[in-house]
Amino acid sequence: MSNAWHEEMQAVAKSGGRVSDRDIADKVRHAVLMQRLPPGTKLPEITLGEVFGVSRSVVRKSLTRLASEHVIDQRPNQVARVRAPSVEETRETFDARRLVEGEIAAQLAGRLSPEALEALERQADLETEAFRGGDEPARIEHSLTLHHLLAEHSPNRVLGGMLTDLVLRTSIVVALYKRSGLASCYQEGQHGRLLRHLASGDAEAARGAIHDHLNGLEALLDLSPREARIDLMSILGHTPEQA
Amino acid sequence: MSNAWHEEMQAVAKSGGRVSDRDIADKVRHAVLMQRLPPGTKLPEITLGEVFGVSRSVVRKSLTRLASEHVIDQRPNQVARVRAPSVEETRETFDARRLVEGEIAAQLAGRLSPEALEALERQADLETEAFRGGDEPARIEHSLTLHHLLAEHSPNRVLGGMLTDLVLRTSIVVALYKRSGLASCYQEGQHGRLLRHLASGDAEAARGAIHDHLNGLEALLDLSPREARIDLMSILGHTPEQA
DNA sequence: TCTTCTTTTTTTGTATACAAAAAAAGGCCC
DNA sequence: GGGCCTTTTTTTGTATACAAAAAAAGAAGA
Repeated sequence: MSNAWHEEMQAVAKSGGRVSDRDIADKVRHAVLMQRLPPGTKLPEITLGEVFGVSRSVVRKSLTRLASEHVIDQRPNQVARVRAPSVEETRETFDARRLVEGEIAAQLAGRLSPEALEALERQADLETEAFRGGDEPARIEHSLTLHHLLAEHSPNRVLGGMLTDLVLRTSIVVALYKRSGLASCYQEGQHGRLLRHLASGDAEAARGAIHDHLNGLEALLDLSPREARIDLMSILGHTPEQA
Repeated sequence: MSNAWHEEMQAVAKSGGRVSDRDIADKVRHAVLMQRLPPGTKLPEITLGEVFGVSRSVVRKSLTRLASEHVIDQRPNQVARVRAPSVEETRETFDARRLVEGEIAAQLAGRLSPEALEALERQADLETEAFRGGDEPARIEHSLTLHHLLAEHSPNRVLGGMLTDLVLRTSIVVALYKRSGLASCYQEGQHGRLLRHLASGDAEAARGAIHDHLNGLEALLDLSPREARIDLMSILGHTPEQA
C-alpha cells in the first residue's frame, strides 16, 4: 500500500469508538466523492480492516453495501476497486436522473410545507455562501444535501430512494469528468429558480428547472475521447495511486 | 422451524454441487415470488445454511443481496424476514415503474433489432400458451422474462437496471395483493399491443401501452383496507407460517 | 387467568483459521 | 532487454468459535 493511500485512510478512519459497516461505507463513499480515492484504487479487505480497527467480516459487509450503490466494483476472487464509470454510463446516469428528479420536482410543486421549503432555501443559501467564500468542498456538500432533501420529501418513497442513488452516482461522475480548468460547478441562481417554481406550484416549470440544471451540469463535463483511456486503464489494471 | 417451511426450503435447495450466495438468493427470491414464503416469514442464517449445506458466511452474503433488492427486511440483531410492502408502497412502486418502463418503451420504439423483437414476441406467445393451458406459474415466469428482456434491451443501462429492480418489486406486491378470487393476472392482447407499437416505432403509443398495461394490473389488486392488518402483523411480529 | 419478572434458548455480530484462487516476484532462456 | 515459466506472496472464499443481543419459555404473584 502506498503511503498516500494509507495516510488518506488513516485520516478517514473514525477517531475513537467502535465502527460499524455503515461507518466504513460512509467514509469510503465520501472519500470517493471528494476524489481522494481515484477510480481503480484497490480496497483490500485486510488493509481496510487494519485501518479502521475491525476484522474482515465488518469490512466485507461495507464493501457489499458500496458495491450495491455502484461505488465500487466487486468481482469474485478479486480485490474491490473504486469504480470508473464510462462516459456512456455518465450520459445514461444524467438521463435517468433527469427523468426521476424531474418527476419528483413536478410532484412536489406546490405540496411542500413551509418548513420544508425553508430548509431547502437554507441549503441553497449555504451553497451560495460557500461558493462566494471559495470553499468548493463545502459547496458540494451543501448542494448534495439540497438534492437529498428533495429525495426525502418526495411523496413517492420508491422514487425518492431511486433519486438518492442517482444523486450519488452523478456526483461521482461529475468529480471524475469535470473539465480540468474548472474551479467549481456552481450554477448561479439555478437552485433558486427551482425553489421558486416549487413554491409557486408550477409543476412543469419545476421539471424544466431540474432539466436545465442537470443539462447545465452535464455541459460542464469533458465527455470527449477519454473513453478509450479509462477503459484501457481498468482493463490493463493500471492503477494510478498504488502498485 | 415448521415442517412446511423446512420442506419448502428442502425442495428449493439445489440438488447437488456447491451453492453460491447468488444461488441461494435466486432460490429464496423465486420462492417469495411464488408466494411459497409469505411476508413475515423468518429466515434465520443457521437454518438457511443447513438447508443449503453451507455456512452462515455464504448465507449472510445472500441475505444482504436480497435486502438490497428489497425482498427481505434486515434489521440489526434481528432475524431477516420476508418483506411485506404496504399498500402505499405498492402504489408508489407502480407509479415509479410506469415512469421508468414507459420511458424505456418510448426510447426503444423503432430501435429494436428484428431478432430482439422476435425474442419478445416468442415470450408473449409462451405467456399466452401457458395461460390457455392454465399453468399460471409458467405464465408469470414468461411475463417476467418479457419485461426483463425489455430492461436488458434498454439503450440506457442505468434505467434498465432500475427497471429490473422495479419489475421484481411489482411482482412481489402483485403476488401479495392479488384479489383472492382471481385465477390469473393475464391481460388479453396487452403485450401484443405493446410489441406492435415498439415495432412500428410510435414512441408515445408504446409509452401509453405500458401505462395501460400497468394500470390494468394495478386494478386487479385489492388495495383497500388491509393496510392496518399488514402493519399490525409486522409490528406485533405475528408470523403466519411458523412459531 | 393474566401479568410480570427471571432464566434459558436461540440468533446475530465479530474475530479468526485454513483452503483456494489470483497477483506478484523471481529466474530462465532467447 | 524482453518474453515465458515457476515459485512465492497476497487476497479472497468459507467454515467455525465465542460474545452480545434478542426472543422464548418458565415461574411467581396478584
